[in-house]
Amino acid sequence: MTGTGAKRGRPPAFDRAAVLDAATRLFWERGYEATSICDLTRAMGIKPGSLYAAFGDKKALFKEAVQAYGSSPVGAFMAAALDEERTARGAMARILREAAAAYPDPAHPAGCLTISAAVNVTEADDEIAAYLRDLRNANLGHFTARFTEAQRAGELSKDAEPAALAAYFAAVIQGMSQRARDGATADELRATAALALAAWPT
Amino acid sequence: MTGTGAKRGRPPAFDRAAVLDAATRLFWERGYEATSICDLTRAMGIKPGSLYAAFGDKKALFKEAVQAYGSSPVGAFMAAALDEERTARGAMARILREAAAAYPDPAHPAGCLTISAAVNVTEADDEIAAYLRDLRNANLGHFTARFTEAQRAGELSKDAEPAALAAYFAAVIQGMSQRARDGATADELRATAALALAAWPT
DNA sequence: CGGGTTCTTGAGTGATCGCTCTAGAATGGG
DNA sequence: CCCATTCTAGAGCGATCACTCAAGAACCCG
Repeated sequence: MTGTGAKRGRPPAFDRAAVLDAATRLFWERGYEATSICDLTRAMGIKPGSLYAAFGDKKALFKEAVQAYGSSPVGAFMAAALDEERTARGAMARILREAAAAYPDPAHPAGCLTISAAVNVTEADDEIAAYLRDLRNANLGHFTARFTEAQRAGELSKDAEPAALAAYFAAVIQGMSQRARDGATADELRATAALALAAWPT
Repeated sequence: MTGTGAKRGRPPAFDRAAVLDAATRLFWERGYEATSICDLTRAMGIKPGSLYAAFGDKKALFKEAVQAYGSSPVGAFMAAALDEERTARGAMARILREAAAAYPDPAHPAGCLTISAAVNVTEADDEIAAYLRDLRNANLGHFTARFTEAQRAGELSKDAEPAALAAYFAAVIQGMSQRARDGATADELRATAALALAAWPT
């Protein structure tokens, strides 16, 4: 429309990525509904008007926060492991190991935002709960796909069940996130990860 | 004070246990903060005045609901298994099997109330979140105690780690609850339970 | 039946929710 | 400089939150 991105008018007084990061932390800590616009504006250092002009509404801000989380190390380690590791077992071992280290890390809120930020919502925000549920189920799908591929490639025996294995590891990881939020240490989670991997078919 | 329990005045028009059950269902479905007093009075079939007279306030009602849940089959099966099964492994196998059946049962809200009803709360209700977290950690303690006893009795080898094993199974169970709320079937959860038990020390 | 007691009803409390709007401040283009 | 444009600041919108209270209805005892 305006051709070159010529800037006109008063420039924003805040760094969009920085305030989005602050919002992400808050949603990560408390969850979607338990975090109010007032909480957000206080933590982001901006006023409601600026927030709505920059991000739309609370739901849109949350979805952007989830995207930002997904691009951060803590949010991206599963996809990275699935992509980079040579074997499915290696990928799973790495995911469990990294989850055990990341979930209780005091440098950020405990556990996984995708797992815990929209467990309790009112009917009005069912859409938000569904948004995260779909992400979790998509992740489960990625596990299943990787395991199916491993079976085809001969890494996994013919009588193993990729979907069952994927669901099992998804449950373990979600449980580890919850345990981290309940105060589990990295040591405890490392032990859980090690035991979980024992279920891998001979 | 009044000696015999002679009834005086207008009798209550509702069954206390029945309306508490309705409240429990609602909290189980949506969680603590996402369930409003208005939602509760509608489902319980009573007015705010009656609710407050009978249960105190929202927090007290919730705690009574948690107690009621803990006395129901779905809330009590873990304690029953730990108490009734001869071996620690047998108890854990039964717990996993029964969780797989109970958590996705459409006869009631999915998953475990204790695990999922206070994940997202505002600062004002941190007490409620702590209340459920303590219940979960106490449950982990029961697992640890049972496994330690099993090790003493020779069922579990000397080099097994009761606390690590307990934390692992606690994580799996919490993950199964979450998976049930995400739509996992009883079949999926049964498979998860079977795989989880494979981690039991030789 | 009358008096004492307890419960129900429904309106209403202040606080907070997500969100909006207006007035003014800060910029670039002409 | 002056104006169009875009941002900030802060008051304020209706709705809903948990919760309360006054008035009347329903019971037991005498």
